[in-house]
Amino acid sequence: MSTLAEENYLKAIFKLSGKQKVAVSTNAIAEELETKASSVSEMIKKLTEKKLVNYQKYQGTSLTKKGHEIAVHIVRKHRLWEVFLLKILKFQWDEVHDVAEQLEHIKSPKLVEHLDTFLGFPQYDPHGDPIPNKNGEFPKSFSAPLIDFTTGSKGKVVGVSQDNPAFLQYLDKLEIQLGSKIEVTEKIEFDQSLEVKINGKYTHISSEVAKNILIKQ
Amino acid sequence: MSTLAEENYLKAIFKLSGKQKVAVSTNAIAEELETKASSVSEMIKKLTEKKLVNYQKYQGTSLTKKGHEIAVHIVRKHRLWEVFLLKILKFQWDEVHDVAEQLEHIKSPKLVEHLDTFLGFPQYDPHGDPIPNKNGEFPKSFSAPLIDFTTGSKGKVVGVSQDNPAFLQYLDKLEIQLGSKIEVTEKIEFDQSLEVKINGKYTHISSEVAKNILIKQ
DNA sequence: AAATATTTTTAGGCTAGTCTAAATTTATTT
DNA sequence: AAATAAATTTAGACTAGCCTAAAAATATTT
Repeated sequence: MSTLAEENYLKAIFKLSGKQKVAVSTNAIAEELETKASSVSEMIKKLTEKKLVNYQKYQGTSLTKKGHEIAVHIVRKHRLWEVFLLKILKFQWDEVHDVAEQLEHIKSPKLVEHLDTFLGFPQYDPHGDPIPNKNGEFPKSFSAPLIDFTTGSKGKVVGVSQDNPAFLQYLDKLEIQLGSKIEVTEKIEFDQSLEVKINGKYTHISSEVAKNILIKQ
Repeated sequence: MSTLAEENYLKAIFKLSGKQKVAVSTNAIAEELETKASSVSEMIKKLTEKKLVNYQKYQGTSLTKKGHEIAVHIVRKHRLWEVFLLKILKFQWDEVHDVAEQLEHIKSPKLVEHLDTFLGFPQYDPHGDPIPNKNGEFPKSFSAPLIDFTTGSKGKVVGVSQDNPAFLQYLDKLEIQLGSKIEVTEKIEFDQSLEVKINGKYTHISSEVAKNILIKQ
């Protein structure tokens, strides 16, 4: 059985190691978890003993198969709870994350599966992030960041790739919601920003923001 | 902010001190929490410093107003989650408790209130235990004929709606008295009779008799 | 009321997880 | 290639909670 702290470490390593599963530096983990590098060093040692990570002193950390499974399972729980909070309990976007962060650590296989069933086996969470199924497999994703779309393309907002409250609140202000219809009307080259039409209204969006809005055509 | 361990202590003291709020012995708490008396002594000291309990060495422990509020709030969360698990997620009776035990510690005022709203402000949980509202007030209990209670409900015998001697003698034989704790374990549809547990003993009761026994939850 | 039993508390140790400060290793400059 | 900087690990200390064993207080017998 893994503890709460262990789970958070595994999740952090999972997030930081990306799709290519690169080894993650101690400092990077420390920053992600807002803790000190020395604490990370110690915890990594424990995780190594438990065969949840591969680790060579000074050479960074990566997840073992077992560690990866646990991490994916936590991601699954986190995202299912987000769907629940938003769709069923009518939470606001920016209120969801902290609560899901707690709920993801509840230990009950039955709970996750019943929740999944109740929600109708969603494939994406409200941010557009893919939800792994109970075997840990992610759905094939067809969405891409807004910044990758060319002038004239139209699509629908299916999620975001960041979930800090400030960002989400900003989107709210721009009246960008899940499902909003969006059309790229102009791309400004010199700063990569763009003009878009959202729900009939014209708005200017910086490249930084455009990178984090996921669109499905 | 109270920790998980603290919350469990407060809940145990709440449960053990009953309606009359009697002081609870260290050993009783230890037994309830399946821990050792020495651990209890130490924790009680911490709770005293936090003004969550009243405590005099060797004289037992009781909740302060603040401690009581926290305990009731945890009970509220526990019972609301039980309703959710049973009614919405279709859990079995025996699978519910352990999960609710975890969920009750999730910290988010919004979550509790939204859950309560979603569930339609239930006044009793599936065991028939009353659910305090957000101000910590328990519903005023009402009495109803035993026959109206559903499987799993628990209550106390508070009266009868017939007083012919034959009936009362029969109740005596069944060892049903005023104040007897009663739990409906099964309802037999075809003749409206029911199986109940009274003072730990299982008994069969006909619908005619069940109509005339008054129960308060 | 003295002796015995029970309950409760204290003392001292343990683990999980965190921290600061110092030591070590690796990376980058000069 | 030395010197310096940055990253990482180790050492030692701290808190929350738990434990066992012994001491102290209270309750119950005789």
